[in-house]
Amino acid sequence: MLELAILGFLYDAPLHGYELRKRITALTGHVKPVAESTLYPAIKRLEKAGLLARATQPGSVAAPRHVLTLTEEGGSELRRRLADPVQRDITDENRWFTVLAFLRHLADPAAQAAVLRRRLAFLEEPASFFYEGDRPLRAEELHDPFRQGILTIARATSRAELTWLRSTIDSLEGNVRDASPDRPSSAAGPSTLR
Amino acid sequence: MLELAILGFLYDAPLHGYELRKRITALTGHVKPVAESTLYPAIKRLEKAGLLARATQPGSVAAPRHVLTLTEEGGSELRRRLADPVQRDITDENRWFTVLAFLRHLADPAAQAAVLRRRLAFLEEPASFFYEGDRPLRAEELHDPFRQGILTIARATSRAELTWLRSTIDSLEGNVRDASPDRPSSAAGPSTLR
DNA sequence: GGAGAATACCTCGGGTTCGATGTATGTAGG
DNA sequence: CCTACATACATCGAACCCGAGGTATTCTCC
Repeated sequence: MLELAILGFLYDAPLHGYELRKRITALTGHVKPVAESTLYPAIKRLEKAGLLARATQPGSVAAPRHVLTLTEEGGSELRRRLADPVQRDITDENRWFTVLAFLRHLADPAAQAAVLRRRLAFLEEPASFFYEGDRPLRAEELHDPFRQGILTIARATSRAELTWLRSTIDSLEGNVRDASPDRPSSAAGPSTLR
Repeated sequence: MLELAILGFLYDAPLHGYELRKRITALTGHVKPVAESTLYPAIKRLEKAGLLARATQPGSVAAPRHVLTLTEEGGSELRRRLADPVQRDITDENRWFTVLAFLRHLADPAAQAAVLRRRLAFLEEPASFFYEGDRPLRAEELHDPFRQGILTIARATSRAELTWLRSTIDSLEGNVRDASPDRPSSAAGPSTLR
């Protein structure tokens, strides 16, 4: 997830580590802070793997900077990770948001839609947090107000995301855009399920 | 987070590892699966720390079981972690949900409310995912539909959670409880809003 | 009676992450 | 001039996590 963010930010422009850190902190820091001791080793890993290159510059403000640039392989690795994320990137909201933040870097709308479809499929399969045997429990059946809260919140999130996903997939695939709800039914149906 | 879940489930009843795993999988598994190779070492850690004890039983179905029981220290450690969670447990939704799932184990409503207040404070401070300089950007200002999605979804979640938090804190502190809507005020609905 | 699944536990190795700490340089404020 | 802070990078050890693999028992179905 961290590596994806690094590749994603560098895809736009070369940056040095410190600036990278500030951007990542803005992106996900309020939820899950990124420690320097995590970032710098990650940069080294990616460098060693040939995904990015560094050039030392005299620091404009203070200490010298290591400006990081994405290599060819770095760019294609980013696209690979975006086009074909591991399942955890789909299911874990933190990771999923990171994928979303850089998904525009995939050139092909169909490929973008395919990724959104995976998330859609995940959200559509019924899942609860609490069960009685095999039967998922609804919020009303719980006595515990805190567990009710979990379901309430999860449900609200899920609803909002499903709405957004469906309309975004629609406009990516059908190119129908707004104002012409011509296709009925399962809509989501045919076309590329991949 | 994993350790919290283990302590939380064992607080209710002694369980063996395999059953524990099934419960944790039901709780958080669809978002972030728990590997056995993570669970068993965690159990050992907790055992070594004296937080839980094991007793071997002949397996009722198959191989022998190690039934795990929370010790005295285990119980107080659980209460300590619930009453005074580290900041990451407050900000990271995955972790926060785990705290919520077991918060009822804190006997004192005021202590429960205090934990909810921390989450409330976190959600109330303005934070975005994207900035232009220091100014947080709103969904409408973004060109990228995927980043718009992030903000849209986060906003919906946040709204739902804020509503729930405020009404729950209210009923925990005001002790209005159910069935007696005597107090007017912020309402938000007595108990379960949904 | 043999295959396959479910129950039940465990280890190993590699990789990731975190908190603490260290080292410099330049800028702002008193 | 001194302190404090921001910039900029880095290392270390401990903890943590995960995939792959291993062991053994029982139940079900063919």
